Amino acid sequence: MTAAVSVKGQRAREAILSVATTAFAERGYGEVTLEDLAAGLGMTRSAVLYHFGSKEEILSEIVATFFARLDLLLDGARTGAPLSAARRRQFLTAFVDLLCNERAVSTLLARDITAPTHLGAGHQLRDRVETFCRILAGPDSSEEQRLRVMIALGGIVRPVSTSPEVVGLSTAAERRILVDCACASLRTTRARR
Amino acid sequence: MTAAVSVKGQRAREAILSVATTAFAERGYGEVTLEDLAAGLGMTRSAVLYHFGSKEEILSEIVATFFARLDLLLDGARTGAPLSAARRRQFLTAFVDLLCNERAVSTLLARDITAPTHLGAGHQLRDRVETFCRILAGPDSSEEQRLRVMIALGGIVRPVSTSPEVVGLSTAAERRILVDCACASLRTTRARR
DNA sequence: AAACTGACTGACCCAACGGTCAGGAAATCT
DNA sequence: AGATTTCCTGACCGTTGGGTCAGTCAGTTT
Repeated sequence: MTAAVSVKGQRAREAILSVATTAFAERGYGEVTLEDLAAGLGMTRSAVLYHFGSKEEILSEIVATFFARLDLLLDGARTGAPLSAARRRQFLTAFVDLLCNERAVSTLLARDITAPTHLGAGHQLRDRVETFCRILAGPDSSEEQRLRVMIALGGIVRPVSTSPEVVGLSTAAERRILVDCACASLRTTRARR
Repeated sequence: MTAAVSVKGQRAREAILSVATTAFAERGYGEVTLEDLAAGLGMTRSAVLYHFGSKEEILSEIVATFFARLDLLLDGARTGAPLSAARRRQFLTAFVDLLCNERAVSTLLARDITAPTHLGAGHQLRDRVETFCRILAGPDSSEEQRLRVMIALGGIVRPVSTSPEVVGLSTAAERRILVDCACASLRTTRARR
């Protein structure tokens, strides 16, 4: 059958996805043209469009695979009751690791969270933020608790979506700091000195 | 003389700036067309272009006035030595207030911090982040200190650039939480229980 | 009343960009 | 060998959107 061919085809698709992901993350979806992608891959615009029917389809696939992984994590942590401190740490650590591994996608999505941008990525994203709140603050979350979740989230997402030469985040120690700060933000008991 | 006229002209400019600011914040600079702005103002594209030479000029002015206010704050806090805890609190409170008052502009800039977007706003922004680091971590900042500043910044900026119906931030109590969490993130002494 | 100015319109231009399509080369199947 | 499929190219098309420009018109100046 067409095993070898489809593998080659798959390879091309993956190459496109890879280039597109970093390009979208660096300059934003709207600022990247199909021409740019093609140039970065040594092919023509038409070739790119052969593998993906449209520019949006590329973004769609990038976002979908990321969300698949994120949902795996979210579904695993979603319980009725609020998490224990230990499990919360564990959850946040896994979350930070995911974002760091998918740093480009995280960056690209971070830009869209406020705006109802292309293919409803913004909407999907806000859904996950919602379940994030439920996991970390419980379903009976107070206003303050929800705010604290947003702060914790921001303290993680922003550094991750900063360029690696500025922030790094390759070592476990650095990632641990992210988790520590997130945990601190979630603590309601005001430990002011 | 043409005092009355220029006042009217000024009024039109301000109206454009106002509409543009919220539009850019909500949907992103690239997604907003001059047509959109004109429609929201009850005038034509040409009228908008009469007051501002180009679309970029509108953004430029929005960003410039914001930066002017931000720089006022930053220059006031820039000292050689690291800030005392009290002054740090004071500085962060002023910062949070500024962002909340200029929430739309903050949102719009938050999107651009990673990308080298239009008129070098990204570049200018990274400059301020840099001085932010110097103020909060001192000029001799360690890697960890810098990371903590980024976390604190993210914990402030992200909630601010979330839509008001989700986060609010109108009360002093809420803003205080932002400051508290930022301070907690900056504390190096790990107060783990 | 004539000249001027500030505010605005409508028509036009043009470059960029996403997407289509007919075709062609190379590999694979029959 | 011939047919078919995969992968890709180059040319073309349509739309969108920023910017220009000549002209209009109300109000002001002189």
